[in-house]
Amino acid sequence: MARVRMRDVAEHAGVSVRTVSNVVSGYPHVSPETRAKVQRSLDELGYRMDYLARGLRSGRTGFIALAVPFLAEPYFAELAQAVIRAAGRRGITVLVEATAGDSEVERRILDGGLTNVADGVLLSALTVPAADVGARTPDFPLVMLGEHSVGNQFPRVGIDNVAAARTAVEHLVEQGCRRIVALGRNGSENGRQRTEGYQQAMAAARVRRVNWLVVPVEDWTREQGYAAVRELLEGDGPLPDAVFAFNDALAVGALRALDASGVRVPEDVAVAGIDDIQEAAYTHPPLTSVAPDLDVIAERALALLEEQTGRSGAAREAGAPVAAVQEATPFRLVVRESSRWRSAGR
Amino acid sequence: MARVRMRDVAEHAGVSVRTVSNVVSGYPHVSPETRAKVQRSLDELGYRMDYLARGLRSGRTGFIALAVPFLAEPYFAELAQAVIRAAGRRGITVLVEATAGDSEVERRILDGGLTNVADGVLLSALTVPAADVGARTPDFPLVMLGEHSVGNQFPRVGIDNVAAARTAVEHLVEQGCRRIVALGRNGSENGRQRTEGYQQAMAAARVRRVNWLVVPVEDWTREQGYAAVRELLEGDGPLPDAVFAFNDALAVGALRALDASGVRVPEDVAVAGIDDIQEAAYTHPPLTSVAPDLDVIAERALALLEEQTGRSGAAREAGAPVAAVQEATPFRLVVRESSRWRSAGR
DNA sequence: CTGAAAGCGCTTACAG
DNA sequence: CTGAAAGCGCTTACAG
Repeated sequence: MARVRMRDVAEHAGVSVRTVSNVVSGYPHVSPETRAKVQRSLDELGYRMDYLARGLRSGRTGFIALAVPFLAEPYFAELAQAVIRAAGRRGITVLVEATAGDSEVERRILDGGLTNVADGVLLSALTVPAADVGARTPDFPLVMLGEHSVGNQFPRVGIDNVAAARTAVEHLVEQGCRRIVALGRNGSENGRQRTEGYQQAMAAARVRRVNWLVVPVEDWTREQGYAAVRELLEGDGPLPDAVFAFNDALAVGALRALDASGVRVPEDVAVAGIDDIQEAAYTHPPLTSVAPDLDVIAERALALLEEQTGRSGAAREAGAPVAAVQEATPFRLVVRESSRWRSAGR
Repeated sequence: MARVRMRDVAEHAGVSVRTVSNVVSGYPHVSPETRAKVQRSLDELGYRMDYLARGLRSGRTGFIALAVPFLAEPYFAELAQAVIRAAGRRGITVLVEATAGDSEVERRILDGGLTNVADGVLLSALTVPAADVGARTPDFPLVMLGEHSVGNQFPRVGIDNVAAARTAVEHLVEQGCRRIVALGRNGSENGRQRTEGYQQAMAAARVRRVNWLVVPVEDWTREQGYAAVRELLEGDGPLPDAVFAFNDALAVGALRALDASGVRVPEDVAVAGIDDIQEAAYTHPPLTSVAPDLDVIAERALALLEEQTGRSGAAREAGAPVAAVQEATPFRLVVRESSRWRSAGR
């Protein structure tokens, strides 16, 4: 049984392919009788659109590409799920690419590597340095997601990292913690911003400098969170009052390291993270975290993409630059047991 | 700057598009000089293949589709990551779809909904009942992944669920556990198979029937694992010796419920799961689990897909059915602290 | 409101 | 080893 094309449907219904196309695409100006007749043939023959052909001809494929560093990292998996869900509501299919945080791959994407196959690109970049991108402006719809801003020439949606970090640290300070370890500083923009938020909160609380502790970490994974905290505990300094991890994966690793060393959480050391991944509600003890609203991020990102798609090529070539909106989405602090310092056990 | 087509490259290099196509696609019979000349033009003009056009013409798109129920479930996220990695090695791009475990969506995929956009489909089905599919054979390359077999007419790759469950339970029995709760039975094929493995191990160990406990659960999530174990603990029966969860998400929920009720793991109750998700090494205590080799699953699935793609349409229409290989991939038991029953605390 | 026809950017027999 | 040309299945001005 060969594939059913529009031409077959047209013959079957006794109309031209133009009319079939009109019916399929929902073009309004088709007489009701014709529409019904065509629809019957469509159903009877089991017509299925060839999206490739449509994409080739119309220039729109109905796909968007989503590139994240690692799909197996809970935060990115949950983000991808949110994007797929939001895209589904708009009849858009998502093509997922895993960049492995490789700046070469990320640059290739910024250079338009996914362009002809996707109407737009959502990139959650991890590493590509702003300098590499220079003043280049993409000639295709692109929205950066959260993690990394790569300068400000691209539209971007995500939480305000400085504010999110500040919120977490303010909470720990309110619990009475002073000696607070910031876990996760690395070379990334995001790392800088979360460090900045930590510093703002510490300064605002007038915490003495000797209690400011920034522990660098290469990747924000459970493994490295574990390793960094193990090392910290092996040192001869006093225990910190709290660990503020730059994401929940690090916090999970930190919890495991504290547990393995017999340090009690939250009685001895409080812990808080960022992301509020699903796992956070099931750690021991349950983890306090700053929760971004992934559905809002996904919705806004798709809306910004559509705005760009809407602009005619002419308008863009005429030099009207896309306003590189930097959109901050809402977040909230989810307080769980891991941060109830000294209130639980004493 | 308009898009660079093969035609532009051909003009620039002074050859026909045929020759450009030959060079781009790596066709071997091109003279070295011509190849070099074309390559120079390719680089100079910054040519990028239009995959849509190629797909339309050649019938092969270079995409495969991967459909999983929920991308945010760790197991599926890790599986997707493995598939993307394996596909990347073959120059194949993966289109990820989330079915939400909706049998309607799964059936649509089995009916070929993703066909014209992907050269092959990898489906990790959750719910679609075998009866719905009937004796139908897909007219496109399809491989089922792990979870659900939907009869045996489709090739399938994944671990032997019966054996995996039996292995986990045998391990718990070896620790001295007798009263072992099987957590997760539901209507799925997978659920039946893991129940079967549990029963085989219990029977082989001659555990008295009164100690066989099967707790049904709708979805294999942390939430439902937590709820089911809370309920179990509120009953007036004696504590079980162990909980064998049908996947790690359930086990994570179980651990949290036991912890919340003050039951010690592994001293009072041992726990084991299946999947060995990354989270398993970071639970409290670290979780014993059966680890499938996701890289092997991904590799084998892609190989089976390629085998099917290789068959000419003619051969398939001639009625030579694709052998519906049921391929069992290796797994191993990863023993961690959660199953060291009574050895730790006494 | 509908038809006939061009063309999106490729690949691939068919010649030579 | 390379060229000229047809055609994959659609959409969309252009007519009428």
